[in-house]
Amino acid sequence: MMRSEFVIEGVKKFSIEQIAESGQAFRWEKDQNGGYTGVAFGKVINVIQEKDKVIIKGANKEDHQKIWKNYFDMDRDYGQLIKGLKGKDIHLDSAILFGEGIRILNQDLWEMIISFIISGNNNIPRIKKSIDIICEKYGDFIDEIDGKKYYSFPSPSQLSIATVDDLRKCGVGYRDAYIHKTTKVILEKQVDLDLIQNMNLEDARKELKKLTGVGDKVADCILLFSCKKTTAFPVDTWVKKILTTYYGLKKTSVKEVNKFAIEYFGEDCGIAQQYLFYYIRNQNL
DNA sequence: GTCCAGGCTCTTT
DNA sequence: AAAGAGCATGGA
Repeated sequence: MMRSEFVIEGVKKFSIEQIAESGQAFRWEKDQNGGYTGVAFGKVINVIQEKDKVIIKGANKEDHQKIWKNYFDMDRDYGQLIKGLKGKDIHLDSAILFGEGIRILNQDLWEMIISFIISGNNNIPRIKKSIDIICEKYGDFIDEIDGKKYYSFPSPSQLSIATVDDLRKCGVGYRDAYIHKTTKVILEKQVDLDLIQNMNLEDARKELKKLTGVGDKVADCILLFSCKKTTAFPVDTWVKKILTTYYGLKKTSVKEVNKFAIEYFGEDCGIAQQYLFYYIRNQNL
């Protein structure tokens, strides 16, 4: 099969493996060649890496300029960022050393909303499976590669066809009603996604929490992984464990934690959170 | 069988 | 404002 490819040379602080396995994106899969295949913004790409050379199969220069450059957060200097985070404590230093190829992706806002509604009180393999089913049932067929069919994440309009029972059959459990309501509210623009991108963190979080199934943690994930809000500091069960055992936090209320995070880790605390999350999740597994 | 997973909503203090 | 119960589902 003839597929175009785009090569980026001299890429620092970039590991497609760490990015794909870091729990911020749910549509990346390892292939036989050590590369990763992912779906985003209606396209399928395969990424393989030879040290600081990143090869994106299924993309051309125009795609890269329009989609993937921003998706992979290529305009942020992670070397500089890491310099600013290093030397604070042994835990973060270890986490950065372990996951220095992580990047915070800039994903589709709508897709992140539904994906992280599904993530609540759930585990990553099952989140992935549910999203796969949803895409296959309600998204567009994109391509077939090595015998596997790939589908886009459905638009609000496409997903609005699904009833609550239909959604239950996608394996999302009791979150079926959350997804159903949220889809309707977004489709009717009772919550306008175009406005959220430009809001400050507080306002954006408040707006997102109007959606059923979106609380503080889910809102922070959405804003960090799709809106460049690096001051968002999502606190899940893992991060809570880190904060109480390593950073001596007794109270883990959203307000307390966010205040601590910004004061201690700085304006890019959300990215620090991601290094810590990736690190602790790979310790005992 | 119990416990847990990138928590939230709803109810009760 | 804060704390607790209940929630689908599958894997350990």
